[in-house]
Amino acid sequence: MRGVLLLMAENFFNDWDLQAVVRSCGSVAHHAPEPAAAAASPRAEEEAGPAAAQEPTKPAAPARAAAAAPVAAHQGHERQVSSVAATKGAARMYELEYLDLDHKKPFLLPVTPSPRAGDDGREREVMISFPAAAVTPGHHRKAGARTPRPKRSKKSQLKKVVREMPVADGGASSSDPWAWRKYGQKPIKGSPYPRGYYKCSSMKGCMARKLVERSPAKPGVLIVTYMAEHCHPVPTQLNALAGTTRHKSSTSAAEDSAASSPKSHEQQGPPPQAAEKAAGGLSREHDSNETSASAAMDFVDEENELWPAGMDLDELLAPVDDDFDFEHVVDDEDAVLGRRLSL
DNA sequence: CGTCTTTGACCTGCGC
DNA sequence: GCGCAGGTCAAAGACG
Repeated sequence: MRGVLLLMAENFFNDWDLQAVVRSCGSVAHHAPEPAAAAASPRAEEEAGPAAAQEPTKPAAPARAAAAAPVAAHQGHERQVSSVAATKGAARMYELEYLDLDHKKPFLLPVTPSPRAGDDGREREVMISFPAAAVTPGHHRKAGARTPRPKRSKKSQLKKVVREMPVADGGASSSDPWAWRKYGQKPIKGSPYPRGYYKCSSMKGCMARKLVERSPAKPGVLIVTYMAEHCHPVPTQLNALAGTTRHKSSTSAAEDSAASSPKSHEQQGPPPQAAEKAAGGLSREHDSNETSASAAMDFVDEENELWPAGMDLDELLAPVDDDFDFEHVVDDEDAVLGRRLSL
């Protein structure tokens, strides 16, 4: 992760013919915030396939890589993998999908499947790409208001990362370091299971979103679609989010408990609602399965493990600083990272 | 108090 | 142009 970020720093000012996207466990793909990103080729999301790369597990890494992903572009239209990430085995955690802006075709950089990636081998990710316009932060449409929504690029042009993972993973791949807030749920035609809509709640203004739904064909598999990119570093303190740990009473409590025991779901076939809940669990998963504090600590530990010795956070964030004000973040590093940031 | 989930209504894109 | 399906919003209520 951090290795990737480092790489980005190194190549940050290299040519942008290629748009690099970092993909990692439970994270979203990121596209360059530059206008050039808008040129991202319209490409329908691909069907999740067995050949798709498998899921990495370390949570923290993706975040930073994500933030810096765009910089991973390299010179020449050749594939290039971060040798930095390769160190410490971090390479397995990421996949870089470069978008050849000249040919308007993204291509994938396969990585060695992580041992932990989807123990059953079902967890994988497939597509990627984003229309800059569709993820422009700051735009808000008042619900119900007749105010025209900005012309967003066609849905078909929406680039996204589609991943399949076992329900046991809570649809967030327990490794998903981001905090998500559910903002909607809709029944999907043709599927007995509803689709949940989640937004990144780690920081206001972050347009990262994800859609979680259970595969109609494979009830034991959750289809998680990540859209847009995070505009901030990965949270390291999940418990910093107030109200994130909930223990519902009544019916939903049962569902939650069930969600906490995904395996039972997977094997017994949980009701759509429960499945959906499990899918959106994410950070809550951490809280419910272990104490928030311990979960957070785990994250920090992993971060430390991956963070290059002697590497300064400011240095790492510098590359993306142009596009995002990390002032809040770097003020107190770990103490601040992961907290809900207000712009 | 801040954040989350739920849920109904509204809006947009797309196919016919 | 119309209708359907999907995506988003925000109010209400719950939780820590």
